[in-house]
Amino acid sequence: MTEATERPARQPSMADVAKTAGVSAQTVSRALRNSPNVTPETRKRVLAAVEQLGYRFNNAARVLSSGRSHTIGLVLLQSGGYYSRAAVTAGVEAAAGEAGYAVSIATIASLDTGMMERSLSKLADQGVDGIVIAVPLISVTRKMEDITRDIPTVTLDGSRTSSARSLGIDQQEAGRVATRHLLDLGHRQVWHVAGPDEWIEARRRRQGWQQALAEAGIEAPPPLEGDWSPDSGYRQGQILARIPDVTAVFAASDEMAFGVIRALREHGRKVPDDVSIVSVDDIALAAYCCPPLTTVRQDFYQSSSAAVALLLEGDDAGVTEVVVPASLSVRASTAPPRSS
Amino acid sequence: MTEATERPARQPSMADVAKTAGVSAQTVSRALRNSPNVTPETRKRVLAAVEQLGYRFNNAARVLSSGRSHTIGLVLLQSGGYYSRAAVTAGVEAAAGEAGYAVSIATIASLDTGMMERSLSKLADQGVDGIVIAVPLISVTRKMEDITRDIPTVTLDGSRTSSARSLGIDQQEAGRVATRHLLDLGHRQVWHVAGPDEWIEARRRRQGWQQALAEAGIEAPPPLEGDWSPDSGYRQGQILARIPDVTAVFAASDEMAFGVIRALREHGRKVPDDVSIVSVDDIALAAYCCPPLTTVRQDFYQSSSAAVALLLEGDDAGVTEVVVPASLSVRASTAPPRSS
DNA sequence: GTTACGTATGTCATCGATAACATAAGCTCA
DNA sequence: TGAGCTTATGTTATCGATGACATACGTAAC
Repeated sequence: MTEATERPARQPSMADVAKTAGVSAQTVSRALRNSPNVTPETRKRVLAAVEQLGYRFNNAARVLSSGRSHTIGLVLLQSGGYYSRAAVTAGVEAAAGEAGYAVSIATIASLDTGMMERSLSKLADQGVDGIVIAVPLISVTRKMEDITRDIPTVTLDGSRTSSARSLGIDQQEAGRVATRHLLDLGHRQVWHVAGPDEWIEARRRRQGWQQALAEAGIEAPPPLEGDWSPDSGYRQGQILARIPDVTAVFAASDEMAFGVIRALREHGRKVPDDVSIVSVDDIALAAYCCPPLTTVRQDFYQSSSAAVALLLEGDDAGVTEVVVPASLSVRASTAPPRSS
Repeated sequence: MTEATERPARQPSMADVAKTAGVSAQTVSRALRNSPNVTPETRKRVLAAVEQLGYRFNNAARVLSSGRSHTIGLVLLQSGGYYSRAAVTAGVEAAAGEAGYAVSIATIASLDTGMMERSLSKLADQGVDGIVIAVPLISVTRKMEDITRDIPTVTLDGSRTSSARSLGIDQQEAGRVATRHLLDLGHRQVWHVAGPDEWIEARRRRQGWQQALAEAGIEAPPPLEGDWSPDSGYRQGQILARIPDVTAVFAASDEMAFGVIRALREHGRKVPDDVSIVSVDDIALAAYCCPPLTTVRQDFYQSSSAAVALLLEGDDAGVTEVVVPASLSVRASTAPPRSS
C-alpha cells in the first residue's frame, strides 16, 4: 500500500488515550471505571478520545495489576445429557455476563478425579475469580480441595468440598415426587431405571424413589441402571417388558424414558395403558414423545444463574447450600393401573 | 493461629521458583515452556522447585508480555437447538484444549447484530487469540469486520465477513440428500418445514430441497417456516395434516420433525404409511421417535473441532472455506408412497 | 485570614512473565 | 591454537492498567 505513514498497527493504550484527551493515564483509568471523582467535562473528553482512537482496554494488564480477572470458570462433564449441559452453560454465561464477568469453560471427558484436577488447575492458571463446578462427581481429592480453598467455588448438583459452597435442584424430592405421582394413581409398585451411580443426581433421585416407596410401606424392587442415553433406557426397557407385573416405571431422565417406552411398545406393552412412566428433566421434546411424557421439570437455567449469583455475592453471605425445588409436569405417559 | 511466621499467602512467582532452584527467572520460564536449550538437569531442578512451592504460572502476566493469551473465544446463539450448541461447545473445547488453548464463551440472546458486536467486543477485550463464531447470522456489520480483521476468526456454518474464514457442514447438500431420498422412494412431491430464514443453515437446507425438486422437474410447494422448536413443528404439522395430497415432508430439524409427526398422528395420518418424513441433525433421540426418524446426520463435534484446527493453523494455509459432508441415516419414518 | 478538609488530577512503583540482548562456556575446523 | 559457531544461562527493559501517594485548587469554618 502506498498510503500515508501509518503506525505499525499497535492497539492504542491508555497512555495514547490520555495524550489525545490531554489528561493523565490515571484519569483515563478513573473515567473508564466510573470513579466518582472525575468531572463530567473530563469524562466526556476521555470518552471522545476512546471513541476516536478505537481504544480497547487490555484485560491482561488489568488482571495483572488489580489481581482480578473478571472471569469465572465453568467445569462441565462432556458426557451426560446434552440438554442440561447447554442449559447450564447458557444460564451461567447469562448471569455472569450481567455482572460483567466472562466465562471460561473446561469440559472434562470422564468422571475420574485426575481430569477434574487438571481442569481446575487449568482454570486456576487462567486466573479465574471463581469457579462453578457442574460435575456430579462424588469423590473429591486433596488437590481439588487445595484449589477450591484458594478460589471461591460453587458446585452445582455435585459433591461438596469443605471449601466450596453448593447449590442444586432438590433431586431427592424430584425422585420422591415422581414416584408419589405413580403411587397416587394407584400403582402398587414402581420400578426404577436409574442413572449411573457415580452421578450424585442419579443417586439422589434413586433415594427419593426409595423414600416414596418406603413411606408407602412398599419394598423397592432392584433398580436397573442406565447411562442417561436413550439407548441404555431401551436396553433396560427390554428387561422391564419381560416382567409381567410391571405397571409403573420411574426413569431417571427423559432421554432414558424415550428408550424405555420404545422397548415396551416393541414388546406389546402400551404406555400408559399397560405401563405408566414418569421421568425427570422436562426437555423440549418431552411433550412430543408418544405418549407425551409426564416428567419432573428441572430448571437448569435458573439454578445455574443462581449458582453464579451465589458465587459472586461472596463468602459473607454465609450461605453454604441452596436447594432449588422441582415441579411435576403431568402429561399422557401416566395413568391409573388397568386393574385398579 | 499461633503457628510459626508464615508469608502473607501470596502465590509464588517465577522469581521465587528461580531462587529455590538456584537459577534465573528466565531459565525457569524456558524450562517450563520446553525450550530446547535447557539442560535436563536444570529442568529437573526447576520442576522440583515448582512442585515444592506449588507454583502456578500467572496467565495475565504471560499475556501482557507475550501478547498472546492462549485463549480462543466462542460465540454461540442462545436460542436454537440445544443439541448442536452443546456439541459445538464440546468440540471446540476439546480441540482447543488439545492445542493448549482455553475457551472463553459468549452467548448471544438474539440474532440482532448489536448483540453480536457486543459479544465480539467482549471477547476482543479479553484478548482472545482467535474467535470461532457459531452464529448463523447473515448480516455482518462494519464493526464486526473491524474486529475480525484484528483477530483471526472462523465462522462455523455462518456468514462470512471478508476477513473471516469459514467452515461448515454442507447444508445445501443435506437438504438435497434428504429430498432426493424421498423422491427416490417414489414420492411425487415433497413439502418442507423450514427453519427461520435468517438462519443460514435453514436457508441452505431449503435451497437444497428446491434444488432436488428442480432436478426432478418438480415445482416446489411453498415452504412452511418454523423456529426449530418441536412446538413450531407441531403447528406447521397441523397445517400439513389438512392438505390431502401431502405424502412426504422434509423437516429442517429433528426437533421440528417430532412436532410434525405428532400433529400428523393426531389428525389420523400415519407415518410413514400415509406420510414420510425426513429431517436433519440425527440427535440422540432421533432413533427413539415413533417411528424412528430418517435423518441427515450432522457431525457438529467434528466440524467444530475442525473449525478450531483451521483457526489455529493460521492464515498461511490460504484455505478460506471448508465444507464437511453430511450423510443420511435411514430409519423408519420414510417409506414409498401408498399408491405408488 | 489561616486552618482544615474535600475534590480533581498527576506521578511513580508495581504486578509477573517474556523478548531481546548479553555473556560464558564448550566445541569444531582450519 | 584461535576464529567462529553453538548451547546454556543471566540481565534488563517492557507489556498496560492500577494502587498508593502527592499535589493543586477551592471552599467552609473558626
